[in-house]
Amino acid sequence: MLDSSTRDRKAERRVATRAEILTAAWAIAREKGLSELTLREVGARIGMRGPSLYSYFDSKNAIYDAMFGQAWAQCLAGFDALEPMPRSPREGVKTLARAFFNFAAADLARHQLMNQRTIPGFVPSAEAYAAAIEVLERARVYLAACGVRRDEHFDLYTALVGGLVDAQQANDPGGDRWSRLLDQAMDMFADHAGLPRSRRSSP
Amino acid sequence: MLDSSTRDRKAERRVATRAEILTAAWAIAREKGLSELTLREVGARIGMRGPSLYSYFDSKNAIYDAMFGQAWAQCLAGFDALEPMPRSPREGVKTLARAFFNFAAADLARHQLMNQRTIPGFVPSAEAYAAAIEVLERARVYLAACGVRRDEHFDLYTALVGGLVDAQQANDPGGDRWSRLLDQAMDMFADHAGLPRSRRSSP
DNA sequence: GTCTATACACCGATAGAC
DNA sequence: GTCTATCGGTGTATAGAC
Repeated sequence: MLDSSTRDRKAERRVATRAEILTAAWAIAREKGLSELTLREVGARIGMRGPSLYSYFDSKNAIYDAMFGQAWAQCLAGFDALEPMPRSPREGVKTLARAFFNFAAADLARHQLMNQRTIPGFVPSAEAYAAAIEVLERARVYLAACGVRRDEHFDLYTALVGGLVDAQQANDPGGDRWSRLLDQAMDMFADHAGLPRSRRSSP
Repeated sequence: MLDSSTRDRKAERRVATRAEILTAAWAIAREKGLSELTLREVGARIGMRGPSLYSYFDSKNAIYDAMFGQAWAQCLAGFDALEPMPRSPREGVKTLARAFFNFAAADLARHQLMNQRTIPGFVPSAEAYAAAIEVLERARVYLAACGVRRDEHFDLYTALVGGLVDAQQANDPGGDRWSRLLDQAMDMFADHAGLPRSRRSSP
């Protein structure tokens, strides 16, 4: 039918424009910083005026919200790239930590949006937050398969990995002062959680 | 001499007004959030117009900078309250970590200004940063006295404590989900750093 | 439906009167 | 030293052109 065909093309164009807006927003965030994003500049990059963006997003925070959801969806996709069964429990906690660390380091603006509360009025919506919760649940399951089953140990793990990421980003951006401590930190954690020691580890 | 006496009174009044401005700024930061601070509101609280503040500070970021220096000076003062010699190395790392954690938790706006890069254009000046560096050096000396002497272990310590603070603040503000893990985390670290085990610890 | 033009209220910052 | 006036910037909102 013609009607539905026309409506489809319109809907397709709408989602395409929304994606175009988000792509431009990510580019600005990466170039100038997450908080330097302005509606006028986003519009300028896609050939629009700033207020025109209100046809596609309810507010500037709604754009942040969509970016937040995209970021956690990308993080979730990273899980599918992980080998489902690590060689050993200790390798598993290291693999997961390295994956998180590299994902965060690959895009600092993205990490800032995902893991820090740096945008003044922005609070992620329940829909966008669902992706974040799913990532955490996947991580919990993965670590449980590695033998990390206590909730306290899981919380300690997330704080430890997050602390290393934040320290690296805040105190040595672009360097590796804390990045190179990641394996050592994971061995420390694995020992604490009672995971079996690998053969080549020193006592 | 009259001249010098007059100049002293002026200087005293000037530093008093600067202190008044900073007190009002801290109050706003704690009430509404660090980034909600505006020159107009700071001025209103001390009976001035916004632009008048430029007689005392070069810019809004200069106010943030003075606050940054005050915060780290307060942190440095906290060191003097610490007992100079802990009962044991393991107690030492726990005492220092708890002191840092409580100091951060006592004023979230202050912690945000000190340890996160959340104000868009703000970069601390060298003078203000000196207090932060001195705190870190004091912590390094304190931990060295506890037997933590490797730079890698010190970096791991700061990342671990910072990660617990940030996780607590971001994911469970006002609660204790990560706060109550602090002792356990310090035992984990002490084991890793090779500090002697206390008698009551489990194997 | 899409987009522009315009306007509002607020911000930091500056200039100049008093 | 403090004020008022003003500038260019922002997010946001709405009216109206196409």
